[in-house]
Amino acid sequence: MKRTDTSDWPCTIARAADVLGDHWNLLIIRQACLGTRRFDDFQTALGISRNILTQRLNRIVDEGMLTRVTYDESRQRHEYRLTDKGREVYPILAAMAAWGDRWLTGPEGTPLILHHTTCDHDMHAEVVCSECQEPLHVRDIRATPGPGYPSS
Amino acid sequence: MKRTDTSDWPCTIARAADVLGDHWNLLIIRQACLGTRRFDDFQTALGISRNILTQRLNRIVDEGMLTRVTYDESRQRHEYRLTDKGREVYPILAAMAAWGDRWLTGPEGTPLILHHTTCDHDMHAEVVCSECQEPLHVRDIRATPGPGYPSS
DNA sequence: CTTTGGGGTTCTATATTGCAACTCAAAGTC
DNA sequence: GACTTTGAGTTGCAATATAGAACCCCAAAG
Repeated sequence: MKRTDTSDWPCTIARAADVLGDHWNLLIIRQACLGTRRFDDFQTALGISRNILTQRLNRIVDEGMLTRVTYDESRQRHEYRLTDKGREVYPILAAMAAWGDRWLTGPEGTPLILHHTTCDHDMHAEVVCSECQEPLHVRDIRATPGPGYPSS
Repeated sequence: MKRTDTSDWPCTIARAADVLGDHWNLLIIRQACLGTRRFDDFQTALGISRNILTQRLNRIVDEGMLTRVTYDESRQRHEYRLTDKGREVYPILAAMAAWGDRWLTGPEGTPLILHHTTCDHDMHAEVVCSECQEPLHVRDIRATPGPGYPSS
């Protein structure tokens, strides 16, 4: 059966999950963030099969997170570049990486160290409140319906 | 074919994606963060079919993000409660919600307003550098192999 | 003694995955 | 000029996952 479509639920997590709640989409965007731009490079870096990669890239382009830029007119060759929408997925990935480092690594430690060039420190991502800059915890959050909540 | 297993890739995003890169897992954890604890409540809140819910709950329990707590000995009834590992997924969800609010809502605005009780403000999540507290952007990050990177 | 609630399992028809092999066209190589 | 590469996909097909019902077990309530 077709996967349930949650893209129109009154919850932005559900909406985001519709597109980011996929294994490959997430990894393709991660790869794009690392600078990969071409079909074959994605394919070899991720070991994804070519038809699935085609599907996923099309989906991600449709969603506006990547754009297809032709770099060789005569041969119909194109690159996939991150859009702003795609680039802003990075913080989510960084938060996932931080969580993964904390909960999914063995005693050997992080496989990847992230370095923040602007402050010149090794770092990890932290999710904070936009107002008070304090780290976020579930129990301090209260959710209430907003303007976009369906009235029905 | 079986979904490619990325849980042992030298990349914590890939590892996290293995478990969080699923539609339902994400939504089940979101629901648990909102206080849902019982099978039927998950089922009606998410409209997920029962067998899929069973599978997913078992997986999430196996991963240690939820625990099964018996609340009625005689009838074998249990609740699903977040563990610390599960609770700490929330920041990722919050980051997704913030991204979703920015890129996936129409003119009608957010469906859900989040209120931070500790500072008493409506807020959204922000992902920052653990060292300098500045918002994160892809282009300021450089990744290098760490101690847990496979030597082979 | 039938109903209801909770928590699953089983069955079945579609859908989605993944692999491998194939295409097609331009470019490089001998 | 013929032969191989490279890039970017398609196509075919088998294995697996998904959704939705229907079914099961058991205890307490009516």
